Amino acid sequence: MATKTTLKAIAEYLNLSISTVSKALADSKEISEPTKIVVKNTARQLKYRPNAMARGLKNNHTMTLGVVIPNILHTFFAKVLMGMEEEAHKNGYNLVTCISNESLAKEKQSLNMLCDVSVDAIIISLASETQQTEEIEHLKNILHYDIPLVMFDRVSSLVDCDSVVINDYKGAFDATSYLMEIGCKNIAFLSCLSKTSVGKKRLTGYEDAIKAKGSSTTKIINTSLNNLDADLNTFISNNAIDAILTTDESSAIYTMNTLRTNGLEVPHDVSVIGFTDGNLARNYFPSVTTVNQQAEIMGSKAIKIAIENINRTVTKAASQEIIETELVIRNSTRRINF
Amino acid sequence: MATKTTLKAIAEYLNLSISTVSKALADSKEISEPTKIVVKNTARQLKYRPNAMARGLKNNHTMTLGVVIPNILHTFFAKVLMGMEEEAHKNGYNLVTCISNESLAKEKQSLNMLCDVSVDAIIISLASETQQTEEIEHLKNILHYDIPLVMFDRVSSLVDCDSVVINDYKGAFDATSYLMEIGCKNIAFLSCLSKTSVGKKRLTGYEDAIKAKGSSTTKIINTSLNNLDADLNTFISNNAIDAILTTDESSAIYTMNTLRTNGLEVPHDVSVIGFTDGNLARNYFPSVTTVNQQAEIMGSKAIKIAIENINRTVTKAASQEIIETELVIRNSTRRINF
DNA sequence: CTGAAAGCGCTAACAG
DNA sequence: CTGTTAGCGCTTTCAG
Repeated sequence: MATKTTLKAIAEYLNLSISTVSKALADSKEISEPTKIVVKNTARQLKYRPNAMARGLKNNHTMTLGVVIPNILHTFFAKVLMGMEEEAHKNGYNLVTCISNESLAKEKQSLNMLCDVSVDAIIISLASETQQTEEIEHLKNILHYDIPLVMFDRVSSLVDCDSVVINDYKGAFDATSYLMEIGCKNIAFLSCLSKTSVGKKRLTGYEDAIKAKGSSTTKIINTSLNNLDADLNTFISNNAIDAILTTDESSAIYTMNTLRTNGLEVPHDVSVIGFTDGNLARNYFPSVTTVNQQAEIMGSKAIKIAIENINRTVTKAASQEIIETELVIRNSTRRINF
Repeated sequence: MATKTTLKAIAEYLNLSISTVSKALADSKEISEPTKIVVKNTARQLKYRPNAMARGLKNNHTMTLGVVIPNILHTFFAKVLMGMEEEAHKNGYNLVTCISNESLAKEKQSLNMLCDVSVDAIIISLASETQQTEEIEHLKNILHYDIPLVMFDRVSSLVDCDSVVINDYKGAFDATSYLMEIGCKNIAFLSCLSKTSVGKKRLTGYEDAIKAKGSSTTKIINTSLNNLDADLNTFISNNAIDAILTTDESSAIYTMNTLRTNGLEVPHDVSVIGFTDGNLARNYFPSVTTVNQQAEIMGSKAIKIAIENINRTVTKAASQEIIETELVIRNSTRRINF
């Protein structure tokens, strides 16, 4: 078995001091060109790679970023993660990723461990439990230790840090407006995210769009993926609708399924719109009209902001970046002829 | 802003030596019960959390595991990751996750960085490019440095390390046998994974099942997600089939879509089976019969094996763990009456 | 231009 | 039972 080569090893090999080697590798102007060259060459030969831990211990930065996401099975978060990974690596940072699984306890635990490993910044999207309980001590804590924090998508106004979100309000507003525009008169709003910041904003967007036209009263179904089928069934038997706006990809699919089992054809009898523009939406039958959440962009923005904060010397007020959504129209909606 | 409390801080606070504090916190028997108590208490008060980097530098283990997966958008890998996360945390380990994006270069780079941060072990599923080119120097390299390596799902027999896979052969064999059993006579095999170890094993399983019954010749469609529609279209126009076995979830969905646009109804005209048991399969219409890959189990097994290897003092020969699959029957297959 | 030395936070001999 | 010391691999004054 080979042992990892250290600065010391290459110093001994070259009969130089370890600090000379260190400086040579860092391209310090204190070192002569010739020795730089020979040092760099043997470093390459010996496959030297600096020990990130030692360096981190010394420099107080580890070049790793901590991210915690609520759920990896959601296409949205998976895509965000891809955007983050790319942006981080582009800047020489590594990511250590935790999944909170929508649990407050798990979120706290993740934050703790990220502090333990001395990440340079933390990027987080809140667990739904956290957003429900509004318990945010653990978040303030990490701010307190002066670790840059940026929240994305599921954010809390109670925590004073940078954040990046999509324009959930406008996304829902536009989607609802579109449904009205194509002739829908009875538009319901179905949410599995009612306890979540984004769920609330989308609801308001929906409500305001309805009110703006003054054409109809709102119909709101708050449920969860597990109860969706039952809740929607009873809703349908009591309400005549011609469109449903749902708050995420899975909900849209589930909704379309229970509509179908109720003999309601999409989009002939009712139009459906979802959020998140993933494979599921794109390849379902019929393909589903969605408001695109720009996941990768959001991921890379969040990382950029985190890195800016790391490198910032003067403090600045927290700000929020808002990304506009885009309605991608597919076959789960249709224009109704009058 | 608060500063993180160190051993030194609590030592000074208590007028003790820093090593006494260290030992007290570690419950060393060298330390008296009373001082242990007082040390632990003030540690809690001061919110002491050991610096993982310093500890790692000293102890040569970081309690972090590196994992690299080819693609996070695949339900399968996302689920594996969940299983890994849980098992790792249960054992006090953290995960740093890289996405190779099916690229050999990215895979190499990820491995390098994982070495840099001194992960205690690496768990990897190979990029398809790696499996195609069979370039494995980078993997041997990490073995060479005596870092435990375990491969899962997409493995290479050229690398001498532990691995965990599902029984791809039997999964495909059983799925094919099932199709024959319900009366299908012309079963095609459609693969977007032809260059991949698992794709090859599934193909063999399919072929052997067909041969075992001696009933029909094999029909193989090697394609990619991007060309699937076109390739399947031309295939259909030249071949009469009543069933298709596909190698992953997305392929199954795409296949069902192009069948539908060709006027072929699933499962009435042709039965379809996929791999991976995710939301897409479960909630598509019709819901799709799949061979379940036991993703979470695979993830937790891989982590367990990695940890065992970390703690092993005597070397042992590499071994392979094989997890059996399970055919979950849904509505994309139907029994044909004679 | 090169080297010696200190120190990041922690652990572990080794003394006392 | 408690403290002193050395050292993990690296960076960075400060001397030579």
